[in-house]
Amino acid sequence: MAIKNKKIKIARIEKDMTQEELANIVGVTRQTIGLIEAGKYNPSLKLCIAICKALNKTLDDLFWEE
Amino acid sequence: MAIKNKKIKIARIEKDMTQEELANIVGVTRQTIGLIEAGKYNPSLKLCIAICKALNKTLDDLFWEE
DNA sequence: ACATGATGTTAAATATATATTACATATAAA
DNA sequence: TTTATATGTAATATATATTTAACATCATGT
Repeated sequence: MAIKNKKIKIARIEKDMTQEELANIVGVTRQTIGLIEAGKYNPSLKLCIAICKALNKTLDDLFWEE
Repeated sequence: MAIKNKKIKIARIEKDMTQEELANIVGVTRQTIGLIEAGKYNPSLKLCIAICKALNKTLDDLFWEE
């Protein structure tokens, strides 16, 4: 089972955003955000960057491990 | 026409690697690397991370555009 | 107890990343 | 000129990301 991405969830909650709100901003569905946070997805670079910009973070902030 | 990703090409050449060598290390084909460098691809996060590790760089180093 | 909002999760359909194969060009070496 | 290596590019096939729709749980509020 994949590793959860808590960083996105934390950054999202810091901004008082629901999964659905974030999804609307970046142009995907709620389920896609949910699955990314659950670590069950391998999102595209474009989507990663869109999430970063919506949350005022960088790729390293949200998607880099180690 | 999409923006070229010169950062990858530069980092690859710094390591004296051909597109094919990098492709073998990260487990994709030469064409995939070529198209990413040409800016005509939207690679997966997993592939981006593999490329970063092969070139001793981070996601922000290679894939973040202000 | 009932309603509502946020989230987890799953099945099937669609869009797109990636592989495969092939052919082209450019460059450097023999 | 020929040979070999590195790269650009395109067509079709396959794998997988993402959508859509549906139903579930878990809070919190009324």
